[in-house]
Amino acid sequence: MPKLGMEPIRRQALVKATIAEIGQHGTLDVTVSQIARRAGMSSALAHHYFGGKEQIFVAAMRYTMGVYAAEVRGALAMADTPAERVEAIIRASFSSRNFRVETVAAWMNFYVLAQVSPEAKRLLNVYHRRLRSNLAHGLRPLVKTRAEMVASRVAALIDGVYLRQSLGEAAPNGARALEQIMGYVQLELDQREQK
Amino acid sequence: MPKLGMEPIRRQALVKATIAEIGQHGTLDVTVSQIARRAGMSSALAHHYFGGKEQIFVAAMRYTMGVYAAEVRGALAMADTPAERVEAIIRASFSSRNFRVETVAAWMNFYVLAQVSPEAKRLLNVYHRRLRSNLAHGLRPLVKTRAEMVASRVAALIDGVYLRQSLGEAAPNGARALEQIMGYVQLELDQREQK
DNA sequence: TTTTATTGATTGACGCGTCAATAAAAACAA
DNA sequence: TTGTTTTTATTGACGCGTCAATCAATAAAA
Repeated sequence: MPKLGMEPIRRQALVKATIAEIGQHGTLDVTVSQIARRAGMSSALAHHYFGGKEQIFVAAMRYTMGVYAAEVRGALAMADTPAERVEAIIRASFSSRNFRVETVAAWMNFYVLAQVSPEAKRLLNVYHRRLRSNLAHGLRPLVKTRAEMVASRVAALIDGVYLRQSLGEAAPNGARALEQIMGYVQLELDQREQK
Repeated sequence: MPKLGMEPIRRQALVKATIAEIGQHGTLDVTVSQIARRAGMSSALAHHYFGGKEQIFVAAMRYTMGVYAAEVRGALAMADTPAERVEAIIRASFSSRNFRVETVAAWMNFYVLAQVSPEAKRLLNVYHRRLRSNLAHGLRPLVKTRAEMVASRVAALIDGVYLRQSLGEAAPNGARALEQIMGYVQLELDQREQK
């Protein structure tokens, strides 16, 4: 009983199932069958729509990054001051939408995927460039020439906090993580005022 | 022609080959055969000495962390002031011995391994605790109550820089990485002086 | 009848772990 | 000293399971 226009629904189901499965296993060691089963279809259909496993992974990555990017844009839209803008960007990384166990696990594994898939590496580099550029743009009026360097540090801090979270002793605490990083940013701002 | 006392030699050869192989592939997706071949023996022998693949990985992890720990102790031994002590710890993470492509790749994959192997997770937690404790100890005389928090940030920064390096656009530059992180520490110290 | 949706079955490859077999050193026995 | 047994080192072959990818077949829309 083929209902038409299934493709986009199936694709999204597969992508979401992929993230859930990676999150559950903590690894890219998940089979196409597992993903397909979770998405409610046969593995053959998954191959039909995506071609191969790696492409499913890349699609999941693209999706995850898309969600994040949308959230950044949204938060950025209602930020007026540069300081608010910087906070908005960081906040997006630790929103309850993004900073959850599955997403954290997925994110870490995307770094592994990038070691193998050129497209994944490209995507990750795009993310990094955008993140740094966004941060630096917001920071420039605040810390002038140090903007690039501060942006770099903030980006590294975010990744570090994510990585730490992947060890998952405790449940993700976005508020605390946000504080941790904003504390550093504040330090940079105070420094400027005292000059 | 069985020469006796081969066990330790074989074990070390396998461990080193494992790190090299992970470094080359960028992934834990390496076969026991590949590792054994690189170490100059049959895969059966690798199984004989280690029991299984996971145990080989864990041994490689233990080795890597051991090298790092030794380097920290060494640098710590000839540090007199607290500030020197803090720098010594951070410096060890970016020494030419540790901050190389293979080691960075291995390190990142240990986080993935920790998602699957309880022993790997335990080891990684030991590393984290020790790192934070060492840093906090050196920082306490310098920043008093903020020591724990600063130590946390430094630890996250180190991980973040490693992760970034795993994308490996450029060759690892330990000096620059060290600067990047010491810059933050210096900021914390300046802050205190101005109070 | 062509296109889209869907799957069960199959293939082909690959990899972990085991085992039996070979051989040399060491320990022991007479 | 010489013969015997035990321990250590080592590997080729292989079984068993797994998994990605393909294919042929079914069926409903267009």
